[in-house]
Amino acid sequence: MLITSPHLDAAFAALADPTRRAIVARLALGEATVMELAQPFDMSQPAISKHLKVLEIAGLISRSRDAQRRPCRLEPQVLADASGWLDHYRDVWERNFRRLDTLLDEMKRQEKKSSVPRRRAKKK
Amino acid sequence: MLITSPHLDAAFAALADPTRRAIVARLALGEATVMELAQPFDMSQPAISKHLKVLEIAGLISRSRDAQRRPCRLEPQVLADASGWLDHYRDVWERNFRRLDTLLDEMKRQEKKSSVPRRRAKKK
DNA sequence: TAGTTGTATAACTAAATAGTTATATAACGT
DNA sequence: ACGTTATATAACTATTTAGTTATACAACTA
Repeated sequence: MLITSPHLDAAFAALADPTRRAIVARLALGEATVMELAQPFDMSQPAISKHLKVLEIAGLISRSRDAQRRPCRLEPQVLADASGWLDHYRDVWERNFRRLDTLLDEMKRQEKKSSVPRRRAKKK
Repeated sequence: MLITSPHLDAAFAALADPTRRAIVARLALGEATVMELAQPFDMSQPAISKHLKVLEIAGLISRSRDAQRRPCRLEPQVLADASGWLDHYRDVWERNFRRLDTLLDEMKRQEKKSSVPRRRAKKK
């Protein structure tokens, strides 16, 4: 979890671009060729090829061969890794939040038990 | 889920840097000042301040004031949003995978029922 | 008030990124 | 073999990024 850094660098960087996230979203529905992936975008074909290379290097997609075509498929493992990293630290945060929260509760309860008598003592 | 793009651009870009992920990891344990966050890194203080600004703009952290200090705290919502995006498309992929998988199974079953008779017919 | 501590900003540089057009490669159909 | 289709690569440009040092600002302490 902690030392998967170089891997996650590429994954998060790849996902930071809206065009690439749209490609990932499209590929979640199934394989597609470069032409098919390029079609929705107002962008040159080489630009799409470059985005696909970024996704491939990040391990988010893989490509096979079908005649002249290079169908792309989503590789969900890296999505899972990125999600795992996020969830891990959300979880750590939540545990610490709860810990502090109960600590504050206990301090309040201590106050009720101890500060009232203290005031009484002062009054006396 | 689909149109939260500009938001996710900044979040994923912020998380693409290992220094910033380390800062997020540290803040999951609780608040910390800029000095405390900078200490583990072989990097100038202004560099850390810039990383913190990137994280703040992405909505991943927030900062308060304590005398000269600017304690940083993690804001887990954006982590949750990013994780949600990933999980959503993993889920879409998985559903489509299963759908294709059962489709293939059905096709195989059809083959058993229909192609064997066809072969018999040919032989005859 | 003067010095100190904690943090931010300015100005700069080197490297990386996202796009372009033009061209090359690869496999098909005729 | 020849033109066509699908994709990749090269060369270039503009923008962004991650770092630097020097400096400014803000709030404390003596």
